[in-house]
This record gives sequence, C-alpha cells and structure tokens, in this order.
Amino acid sequence: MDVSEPIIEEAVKIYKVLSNVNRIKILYFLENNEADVSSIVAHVGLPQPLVSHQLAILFQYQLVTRSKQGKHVYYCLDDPHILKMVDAMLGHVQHEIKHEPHHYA
Amino acid sequence: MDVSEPIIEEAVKIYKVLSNVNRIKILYFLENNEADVSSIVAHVGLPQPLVSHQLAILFQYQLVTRSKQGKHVYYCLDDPHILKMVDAMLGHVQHEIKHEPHHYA
DNA sequence: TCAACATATATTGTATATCGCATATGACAT
DNA sequence: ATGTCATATGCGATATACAATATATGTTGA
Repeated sequence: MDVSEPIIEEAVKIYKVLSNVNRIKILYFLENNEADVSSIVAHVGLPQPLVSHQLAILFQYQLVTRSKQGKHVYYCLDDPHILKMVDAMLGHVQHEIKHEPHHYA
Repeated sequence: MDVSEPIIEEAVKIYKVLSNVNRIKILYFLENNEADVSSIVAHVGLPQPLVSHQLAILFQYQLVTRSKQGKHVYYCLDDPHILKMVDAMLGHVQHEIKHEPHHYA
C-alpha cells in the first residue's frame, strides 16, 4: 500500500467528515433512500439549517450528490463504498462494545 | 446494521482519532513493527513530545498497546482490524485520485 | 545519590468545528 | 408581484483540536 503524504491527507479529510454524529446519521439514512432535505430533517430531527450545513459538507467532499427538482433538492449517496466502510466501523464498534467495553473519557 | 446512537458516537470517536495525519503515520509504521517511541520519532520525523502525545491518544482509544521495558516503551497495534479499515480508506482515496480527482477546498 | 537518557505531561496560542439563530435565496402558484 | 414553501447562507458564541515549547517523571548505571 502506498502511504504517500497526499494520500494520507486526503484520507484524513474524509475521516474528518465522518467524525460527526449528524453527518453519519444523514449518510446512513441515505443508504436506503434518495431523499430531499425535508425528509432528512424529519428523520434525523435536527434544525433544517444544520442539516443543510452538514449536507453542504458532505457534498463538498463528494460523499453525496444533489439534484434540484423544483423547490426540492434531492440528496443521494455518491459513493456507496464509503458507507461500506462506515458499516465496517459500526460493526467493529458494536463488536468491541459487546466483548470488551472501551472506557474512553 | 444497528445504528443506535451510542454505537455511532463510538464510531465517531474513532474517526476523530483517525483524522490526523501524524496518528495515521504512526499507526501505519506500527503495522510492520512493534516499536519504541524513539524509533517512531525517528521514522515520522516529529518532535518527541508530539509523538508521545499522539501515542497517548491512540492508547486511550485502544488502537495501540504499550509495554514498558526498562527505559523504553514499546508500542504495538492493538487491533489490526482498524488498520485494515485504514488500508481500505487509503486504497479508496488512491483510486479516487487516480480516476476522478476530488476538488476539495 | 546523581547524571543521562527515554518518555510523558502541562501550557499556550492559534486554528477550526459545531450549533443555534436570523436571514437570504430561489421556485412555484395565485 | 407577492406570498409561501423548501433550502441555503451568514454570523456569533462556545468548544475542541493542533502543534510547539518547556518541564516533569521515571529508569538505569556509576
């Protein structure tokens, strides 16, 4: 595996994007649904401007795509591969918690 | 996949830990070597206190283990599974960059 | 005990992230 | 054109993260 600096920096950027509960929730909701902002808001139960903000970040880093249809903007996972990785992490954590709880601060 | 809040929060914590170039470098170096702090410092070319600090974070979140032998403290990957995931992310990024560059800010 | 070496911690300044609130844009219908 | 709905953006307060420097701890050997 090539571990050149720019590659690592790029990966770190994606990790930063994934370092937020709300963004993960949004990504996860989009796994099964293409959805407009309103339904995302309804699902995650966060203020609309916050959801829009997180969506903008996800879009900036190309984790989601968007398509405008009239008043509505539909968001969609750009790259399901990323969510596969998130799945792997969630599975890992779940497993860890079950077998040997982490006692983080 | 269960996506309950605590699981996501835990995953997010790990993502935060991975959101740092120096920590990734250290983890990656430890993939092939158990190593004491001095050799890690020599390898990554960062000030020793900074390396110790990052190691403390990696240790706190149980990504590495440590064993003291005399004056030296040897660090070791606790969970190779995590590094598999990092590998996957690096591979993903590499692939992305090659085929369709992201134009992040 | 003291010196030296390896490692850890504390402190600080700076940068960046997060969220809430207010407001702006943009599209459609009337 | 105006009102309304869907979404986006801007701003301010707070919190968190980063890295550098200085300093402390702990271990070994003389």
